[in-house]
Amino acid sequence: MDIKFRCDCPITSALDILGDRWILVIIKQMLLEDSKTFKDFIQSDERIATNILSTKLKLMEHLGIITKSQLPGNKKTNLYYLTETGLDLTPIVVELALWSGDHLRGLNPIIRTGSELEAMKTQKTEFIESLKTNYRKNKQSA
Amino acid sequence: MDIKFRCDCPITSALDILGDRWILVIIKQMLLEDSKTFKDFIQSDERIATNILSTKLKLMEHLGIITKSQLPGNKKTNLYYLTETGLDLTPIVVELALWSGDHLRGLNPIIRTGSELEAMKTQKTEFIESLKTNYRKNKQSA
DNA sequence: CAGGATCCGTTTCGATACTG
DNA sequence: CAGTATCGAAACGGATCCTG
Repeated sequence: MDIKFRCDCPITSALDILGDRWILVIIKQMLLEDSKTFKDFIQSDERIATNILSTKLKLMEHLGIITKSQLPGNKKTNLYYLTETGLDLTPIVVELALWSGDHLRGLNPIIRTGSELEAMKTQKTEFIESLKTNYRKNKQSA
Repeated sequence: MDIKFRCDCPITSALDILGDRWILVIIKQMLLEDSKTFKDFIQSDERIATNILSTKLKLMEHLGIITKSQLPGNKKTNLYYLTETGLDLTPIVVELALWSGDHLRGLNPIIRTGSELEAMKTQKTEFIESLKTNYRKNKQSA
C-alpha cells in the first residue's frame, strides 16, 4: 500500500488524513467508546460498512496511527489500538467534541454526560491527559 | 439546500462537517492565509477545483460557519468571512497544525515559520486568542 | 460466529471547458 | 472574477460470500 498526499506540506497532509470522516469516527470510537475490535466498530451506531472499515483500518495502521494485534490465545479476534501518534490526536477529538457541544446543540444527546463536557471545557489539559493515561492503561491490561 | 446528518449526535454531526477535507482546507486558508475571495482559494497551492469550492462555500454558508458579502462599490468580488461559530474552530486548526508538525515532519516546509509553531505549542491558548482577535480585526477593517 | 474480501449499483469527486 | 456544466474516475455502501 502506498499513500499519496497531495503536497509536501505537513498540515495539508494532515488534512488528507483527518479530513476523512471515517478515520475521525474510528479514532473517536477508540478514544471515547473503548472500541477495539472489528465488531465494536461495526456495532456502533455509526453504520460503517465492513469493506470501508477494513480499508480504513488498514490505512490507519499503515500511517502509524493504530496497531493491529491479537490476544495470545485467541486467533480470531483482532485488537486495534491507537499508537502514541494516534493518541496525540486526542486534543483534536476533544476540540471537536467541545465545538459540537457549543454549536450543534438541539441535536442531542450529547456525547457522554453534560457534566463531562463541562469538565472538558474547564479543565481541558487535564481532561486530555487523563483520557490518554486511561487509554494507555486499558491498552496494557488487555 | 437541506443538510442531512447521519444521526442526531452532535459530535457525529461535527464529523459530517469537519470530516471533509475541503471544508478543513478552506477554514485553514481563511484563518492562516487571509484567504477571503474565490480567487484566493483557487490560487492557493491546495488545487481545489472551482466546482468543489463553489459547493463547499455554499454548504459552509448554510451551516453558519462563513458569510458571503460584497464590498459596497464592487459587484463582482465576493468576500467570504468566518462567522464567530467558524472562528470557534480555531483550536481544531491549531491542534491539526501541531499534530502535523510533530508527526508529519520530513514532508516540510512547515506551515508558516518554525518559531511560530513553537509559539503555538508553548502558548497555545494565547496563540489561539490572538489568531481570533486578528481575524476579527481584519474582517472589520475590510 | 468474528473478520474481512468481493461484487456491483449509486453517489460524489475532480479536471477542464465554458458562461454571466 | 466568480462561478456553472459536463463527464470520466474514484469512493461509498449494502449485500453477500469466504475462511478459520
